[in-house]
Amino acid sequence: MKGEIERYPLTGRFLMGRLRHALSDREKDILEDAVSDLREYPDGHRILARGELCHRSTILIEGFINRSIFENGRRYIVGIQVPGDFVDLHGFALKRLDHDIVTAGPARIGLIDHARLNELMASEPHLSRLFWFSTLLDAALHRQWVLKLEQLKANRRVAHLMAELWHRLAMVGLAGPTGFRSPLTQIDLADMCGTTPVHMNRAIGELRRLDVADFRRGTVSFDDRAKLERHGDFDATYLYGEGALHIGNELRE
Amino acid sequence: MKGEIERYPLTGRFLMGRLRHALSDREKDILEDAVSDLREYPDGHRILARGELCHRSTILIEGFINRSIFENGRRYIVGIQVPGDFVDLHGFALKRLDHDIVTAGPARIGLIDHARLNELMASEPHLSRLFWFSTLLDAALHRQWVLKLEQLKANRRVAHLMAELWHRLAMVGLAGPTGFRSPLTQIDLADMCGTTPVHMNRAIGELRRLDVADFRRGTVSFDDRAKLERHGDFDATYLYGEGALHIGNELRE
DNA sequence: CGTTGAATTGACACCGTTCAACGACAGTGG
DNA sequence: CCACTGTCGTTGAACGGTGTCAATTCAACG
Repeated sequence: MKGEIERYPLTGRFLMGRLRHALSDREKDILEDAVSDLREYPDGHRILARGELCHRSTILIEGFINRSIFENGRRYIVGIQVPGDFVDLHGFALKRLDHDIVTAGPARIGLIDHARLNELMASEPHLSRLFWFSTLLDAALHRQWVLKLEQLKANRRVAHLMAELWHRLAMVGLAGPTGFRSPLTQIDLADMCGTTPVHMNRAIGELRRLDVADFRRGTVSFDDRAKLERHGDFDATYLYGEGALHIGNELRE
Repeated sequence: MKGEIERYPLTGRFLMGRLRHALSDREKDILEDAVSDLREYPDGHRILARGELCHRSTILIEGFINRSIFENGRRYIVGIQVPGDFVDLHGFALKRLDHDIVTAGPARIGLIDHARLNELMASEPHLSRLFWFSTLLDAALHRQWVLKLEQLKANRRVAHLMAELWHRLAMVGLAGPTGFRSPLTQIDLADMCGTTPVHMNRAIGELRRLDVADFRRGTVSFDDRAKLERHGDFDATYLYGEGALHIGNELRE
């Protein structure tokens, strides 16, 4: 799996832990070569604005990106992406997005022109099918967020979010056995969970007291992952993973 | 637009008000003919269960269907579909869904085998592209639900939901100028908005007192649509409609 | 006319928001 | 070097939204 990133430094994490094994080497090469441009951005950079015409799509190589919406002077985060995610593939078919695409912490991205995607749609039906699959994965994540917002109180929502992020990062080899690093602040978590930063702080404090999870200066950590998942009513099936998670050594330093 | 339903009684509402105009007559015929089976179900019938292998997809012809999840002895609704929606197209690429597909009120559906869809993927790239588009529409709706769950209190959430449903029904010619009919109960609304039935009742009562909207025995009605939309912070752009809404005479009887 | 599920109402406890204040820390410029 | 500044994290207290439990009314239907 290490070789995958060396061989495909830009797109090696695309669908990793999911259906990447269904890609042939030829298809992986095609995808890697489709990246026409590389960018690095600092925290908080808006890559694409809500409503803006969209003529290329972003693949996230390193860092985090969130889907956010400003309304009534407040920010709401409706999704978050991790390395390997084809972030705004939705924009390829929809032309315009209903939300902003913004970096959370420093990020490195690759860009693929829609003109090139159109060629691939015609010449690479199997690859196209997997593009579709990856957007359906996003939809499944959205649904789970809807469910957890309807179902859980704040402290369990964060627990679920932490569990989800751990699994998604583990699938692409970026989680440690007892946690992961991320540039997310409590404010970010609050905006994802639909609470205020003040209350998020208390919710996190509760998780600490209950020994469910800890969150300090950009590191989420826990002793007992099963306990975290139980607390957040987390069930990984909606991530459509392969089961074999790739746990790196993010927290082993 | 009336002719569309007469000519394509099963699939005539697919993408109506959205990108249906992008379909050629030939493509419309192909889609209509792809429906291999017709079914009618009473209220509460589970068409497809969470986790179940899925080898055909459902297009909703008449009635309502919701995407629901049972967990911890409670039901949560993570999405609702109206006539013309290709309900579980997600299952075509994902194989299994993470939620149940259940009728809300009596419904009439058409079934399309995945084998047939596979043929269409190969022979009809343009049509396939619109299938993809329609699933991205679902994703956009999910995101908006996430946003409103994060952003609004119960009474405004219902207002938003009512506004959304009105627009979606209007696009397929099933809304009246001052409201629409639906078999949804207050319990259903509660399960969609993440509140309890008791509180949903008070929320609806508040909308009544404020003259924002009324809800009685299966009919949602309002005097001033703009007021309803303002109350629910509703902005129709995420529905990716064409602007020209087809208002029927549902409430004119 | 009795049954059933939906709609409604009241009382009370709990979750979450708001406003306000303070501590910790990093980056900046004098 | 230290003072200044801004952002994040933390805490307290008052207030308002929501959940829970319980009881009652209402409409639809056999």
